[in-house]
Amino acid sequence: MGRLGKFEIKRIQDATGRQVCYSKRRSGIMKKARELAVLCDAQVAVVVLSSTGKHHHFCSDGADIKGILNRYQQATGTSLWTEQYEEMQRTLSRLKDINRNLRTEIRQRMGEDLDALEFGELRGLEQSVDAALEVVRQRKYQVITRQTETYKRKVKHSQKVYKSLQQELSMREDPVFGFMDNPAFGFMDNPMMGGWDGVAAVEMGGGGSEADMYAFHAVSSQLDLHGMAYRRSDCPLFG
Amino acid sequence: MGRLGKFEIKRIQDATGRQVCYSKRRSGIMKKARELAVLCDAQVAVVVLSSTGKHHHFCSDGADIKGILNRYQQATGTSLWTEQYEEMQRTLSRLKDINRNLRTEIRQRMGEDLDALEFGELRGLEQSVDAALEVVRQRKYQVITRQTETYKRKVKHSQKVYKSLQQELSMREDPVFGFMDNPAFGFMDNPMMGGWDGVAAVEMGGGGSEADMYAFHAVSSQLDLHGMAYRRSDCPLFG
DNA sequence: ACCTATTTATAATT
DNA sequence: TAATTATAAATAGGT
Repeated sequence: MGRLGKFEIKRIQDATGRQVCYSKRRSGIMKKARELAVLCDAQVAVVVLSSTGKHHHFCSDGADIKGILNRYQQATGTSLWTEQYEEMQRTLSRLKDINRNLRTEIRQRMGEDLDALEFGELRGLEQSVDAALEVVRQRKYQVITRQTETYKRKVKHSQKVYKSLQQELSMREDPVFGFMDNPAFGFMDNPMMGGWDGVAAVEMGGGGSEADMYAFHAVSSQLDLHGMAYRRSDCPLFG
Repeated sequence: MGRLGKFEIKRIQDATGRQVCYSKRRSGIMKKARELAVLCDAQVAVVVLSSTGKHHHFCSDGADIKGILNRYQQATGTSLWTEQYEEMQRTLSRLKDINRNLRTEIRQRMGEDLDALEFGELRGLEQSVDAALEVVRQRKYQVITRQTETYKRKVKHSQKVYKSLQQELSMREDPVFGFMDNPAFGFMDNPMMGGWDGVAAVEMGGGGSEADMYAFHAVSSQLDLHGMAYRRSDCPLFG
């Protein structure tokens, strides 16, 4: 079809000519696709990617490409994307299994759901929990000991600083200066203004009283997460 | 294009005519697709589904439909199937997070990785583990007590059966029958042949000696799973 | 983008 | 389903 005799179907060398041909034939095939769809009541999807990076597509009537491709792979048994999808599905359910088992283990370590355990398992669990308790206790004592020592050291250091300041002050009580009531140093005697107790407060974490040290605080992120993860509404897939 | 004047592009009513038209135009569009691909060095994919359930497709050169569609959605930003995929990806990583946290909690409940805990958390953990230990111990004692009682009851019952059999035997020692050495009853005196000790053996789980009761058995499926799940080779995705 | 000579595609018919 | 044929449609090359 053209001016001179029939021409071969082979890659057009001239870039411009190729581009022009692409335009014409692309619109041609899209028209044919539409006609086929309408005349024969068929579903047609055409996707074209030019070598220059342009892309065009046609898709019959109201349906979208995705729908047509879904039907296509269903009809042919071909899997366009099902493979990866199913692989992920498997991974997901494996993860959920492991998750459930981890939760069961935690519950058992918390003393729940023990009915399912044999005597031997129960005995192993007891030993394991017992050993863990010992380790946790030791660690706690270690931490509290170190904390106390740090505290003592800081108090001692504060005292030293105070003494040296007091000494300097007494040297300045020389009648030449006579600053007996200098407010710049007086604050050290007032706990509410950041004296010794201020040092202790910093050590305790900024705002806590000493009594806080023995209050029960849920082990934040980690231990709490177990409870959180249990709420189905958070994650409807974890069954 | 046809015998009589131009004709409308509208659904062909006659089923046979529609079918014929489908055949002709389908081969026509496939030919056009191939020509477009070759002449213009383009990637072309055509998918056709007939109303009668037949399906055909064309795909340029060596590439497969999947590849072309992948490139297409990459070029357009359209997501053909990416949405579900990414949703799953998100779910997957959420699961992995939760998984990791569950493992951390278990490790802490086992007395590992305690360095990350504050004093307050440590204290909470200690109390929790302590309480759990108490529950597990009670459960263990409950189980062993019940087991022992069952054992005693069975022994007692066995003894009763034995006595009554012995009594019956002595009645049959009547000279009329004279079965003094009847092997059918003699086995009751031989522990190795399933006498009293047989009852105990069944109670202990089939083949165990009483000493087994106090041996350490790893808490099988549950407690072991944690260790298993730790092997990366089992599940490369769980990081 | 438009024009036109020619080739192709295909509707109707057999 | 497969040829045949008359005609509409598509389009290569030129402007």
